[in-house]
Amino acid sequence: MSRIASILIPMPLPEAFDYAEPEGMGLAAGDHVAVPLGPRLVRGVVVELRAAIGGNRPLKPVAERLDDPPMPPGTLEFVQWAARYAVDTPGQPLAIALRGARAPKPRPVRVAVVTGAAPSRPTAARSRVLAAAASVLPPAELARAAGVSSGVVKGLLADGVLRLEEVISEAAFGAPDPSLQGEVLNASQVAAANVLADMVRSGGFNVALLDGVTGSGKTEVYLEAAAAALAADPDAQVLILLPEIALTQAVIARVAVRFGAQPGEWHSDVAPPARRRVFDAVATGRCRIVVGARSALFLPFRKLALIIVDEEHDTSFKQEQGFIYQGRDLAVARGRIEGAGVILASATPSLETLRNAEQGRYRWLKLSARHGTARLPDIDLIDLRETPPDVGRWLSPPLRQAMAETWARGEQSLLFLNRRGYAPLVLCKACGERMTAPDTDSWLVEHRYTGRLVCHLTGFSMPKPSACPHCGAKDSLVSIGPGVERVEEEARELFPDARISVFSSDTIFDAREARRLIESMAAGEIDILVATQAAAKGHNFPKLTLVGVVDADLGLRGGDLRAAERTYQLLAQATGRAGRRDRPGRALLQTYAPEHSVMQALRAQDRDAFVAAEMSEREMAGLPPFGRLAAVIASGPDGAQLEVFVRLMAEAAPNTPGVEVYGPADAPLGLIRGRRRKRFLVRADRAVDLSAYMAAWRARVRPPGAIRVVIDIDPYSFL
DNA sequence: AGCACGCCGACT
DNA sequence: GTCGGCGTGCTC
Repeated sequence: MSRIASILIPMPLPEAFDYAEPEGMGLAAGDHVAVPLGPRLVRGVVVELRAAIGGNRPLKPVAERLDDPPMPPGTLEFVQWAARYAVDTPGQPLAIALRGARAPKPRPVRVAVVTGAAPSRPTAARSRVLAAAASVLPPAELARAAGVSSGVVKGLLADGVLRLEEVISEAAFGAPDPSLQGEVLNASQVAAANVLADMVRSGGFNVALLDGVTGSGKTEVYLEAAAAALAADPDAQVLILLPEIALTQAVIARVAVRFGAQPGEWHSDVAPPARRRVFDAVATGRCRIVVGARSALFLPFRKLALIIVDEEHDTSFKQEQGFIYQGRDLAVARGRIEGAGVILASATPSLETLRNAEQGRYRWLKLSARHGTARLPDIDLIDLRETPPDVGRWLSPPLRQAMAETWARGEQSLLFLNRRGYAPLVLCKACGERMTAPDTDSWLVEHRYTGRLVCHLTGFSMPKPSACPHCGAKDSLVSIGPGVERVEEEARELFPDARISVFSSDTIFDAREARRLIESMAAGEIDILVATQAAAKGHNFPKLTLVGVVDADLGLRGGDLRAAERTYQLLAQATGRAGRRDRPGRALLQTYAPEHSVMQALRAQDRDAFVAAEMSEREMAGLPPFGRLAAVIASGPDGAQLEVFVRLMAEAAPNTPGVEVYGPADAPLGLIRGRRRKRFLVRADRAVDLSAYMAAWRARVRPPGAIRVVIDIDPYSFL
């Protein structure tokens, strides 16, 4: 009986396509195959096989079965679940899941191996080479290791003492040893670690919130849970998700020490051959620990036992482009599918997670004390209405004085400003024109290091013009507002002898450079660090005793759903950098709204009060975590055509109890790259299947070719 | 995502 | 008169 193979293809196709299974191919769900699609062959994955019954239209046959390790059932189910959840085609998440399979295999390298033959003419140099050849190396490296010229190695090769062999370097994903001694834990850590270890050992899907102030040692605790998972089952795999690539190195190092084995590293900066190695090793089960960014969730784990989401509140877990998803939420979904434990760790958990913990859906483990002798910093508010900085300056007298005292004591200051560049806005004082990118509504940001005006949204940049492009006035362009570069400039004027550095994504391009700067800061080689949020998390600077937040109100403006929450989290993380060892730390927040609940909660270090206030506001409005949100963004080059379409779309919105549709409205950024943008916002009660609602709505309309409709479940950006 | 089909400007 | 621009539509 011939069979039909249903094949999922990593492209934005609406569904799996059916192909005929050639006689004797013996396909199974999860197999990687090549299938004809239109004029070419494409990769796909078998999702289902069923008996062919007569009367079907003729199907093209599967061309070939590829020898990649099959996609495990849990991974396949997760891919399909994620597509349904995000109201997108399954090909979209599948493309992410196949990123490793499509990467080229590492090239084989030639290495010199000892044949066992005796050298015809033994010399001192030759015996040094033979000693060094115990570790198998390429010829050039072998010569370097032995401290001889390459001629000596060449001679031994010619002599038949050494032989060249091609090997594919296997990554050293050795078996992790969970019995190695972990770090010494305090009582609070031990208690949490024991509960988590029990949870993991008992198996099955469970979620726990590991809730501890900055510096309370969450990493050590979750590594013990990982140890329990690895020890309980020799095939068990553990995934550690981090919000940012810059944080992976530190965690990888700690995993390597704790388990005596290198974990797999997975994020967009990993080179394709290395990525392929991790992918294959995860699929075969050889790699048992992965440290990575959100896309690591789509790796083909065979036996995933534990997922750890570190800094779970971090909004970087939300992917905003392409396949739109919230990594933390998908981590919980994958845990459910795999029957795995999930640990969400944070000092400032998201309201969604706190609500789940309060309701008893998640276990709630609190780490109270700061590790060692460190104490939380004292936090003071600087009321900028009372003690403003000088005109055109951004550091107020109290902050400047605190910086001077800190420097005099030989300690470090961190000035925190979540704004890249020199000035966020450039305008013409003659005509009032604001500089923007072509066909885009967002302001151009001035960067003095490069002398350019940059659009942070589209990537457009241009040299800063000497005359206003609008009215032609000469030397009329003025820089409005501060960015990190401008604060650095001010700090240099105030402290010309201090060692000052800037940490932002414009000054630090890769993980290596970031690590260098972090190490240099940790070693006390920097007096004043001016940083965006890139430096606000996860690092430990023993000599840092003063954190100055230049504009604590920044996140509160613009007023989206999570503005207050995000500001609280960011500032709590930033101020948590101060005084992590034996020195008391101090944090100063410059604000025009010291009476705001966020500022008051920060000053009093009263997270519970802030959370309670924010929760009750959200509950009254039916907003997350008490309700669900989805956004629709429709965009197109022709404003009138877009207007017609969104009106049609509004009429097509299904009428469902517990769902409210707001819009269409002009998006705050109404024009990007020449495309006009309109938004809908959908609010639904928690019990509503919002993904199903959005899918039904989308199915009722057919956008004309030039118009694109993007659905964003649980939106974080409201632009 | 590719890739082809299909209607409007500068070239041998 | 064509070569080719990328808008639009299809792929089991």
